[in-house]
Amino acid sequence: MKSEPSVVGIDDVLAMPGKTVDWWGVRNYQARNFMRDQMKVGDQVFFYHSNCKLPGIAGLAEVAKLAYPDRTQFDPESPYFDSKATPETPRWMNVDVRALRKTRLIGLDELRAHPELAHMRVLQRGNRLSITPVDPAEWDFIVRRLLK
DNA sequence: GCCAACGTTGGC
DNA sequence: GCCAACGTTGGC
Repeated sequence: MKSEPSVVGIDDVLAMPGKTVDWWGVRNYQARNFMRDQMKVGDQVFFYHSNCKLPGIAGLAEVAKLAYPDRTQFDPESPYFDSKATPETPRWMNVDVRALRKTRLIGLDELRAHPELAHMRVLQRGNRLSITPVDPAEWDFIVRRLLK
């Protein structure tokens, strides 16, 4: 799951109550559907820093709550306000994410350097999704080989 | 700040 | 339902 550290970084989440944040602001249907349809409490998550000087994996996290309506879609003051969304018919959903720990930063260049990760969705050319599934083999490789 | 890649919008 | 125009993402 990508987040811009200038908005919410891994350190910010670790400092939040319960080390947990609602993953507000996703406005892409595919990314929303991953949260709404596939993510379960306890699912493991790479916390990825994007749109920053050193993009890459910055922490480990887990899903703390099943998807529910994103609060920012109802807030006229928010840039994420959606005039077509109502509490009865919400359009955008998010899960809660609990940060587990900070990791060393595994940069994009490092991730790309490993053939074992060549098919990672987040590394594919032109990928713009802020949330992508991670193959269990890819997860294991990163946690066991790169984080030891 | 550039721009490739891709998503969304809206006229037809 | 097509698709041109436009908007957004995000690495560089």
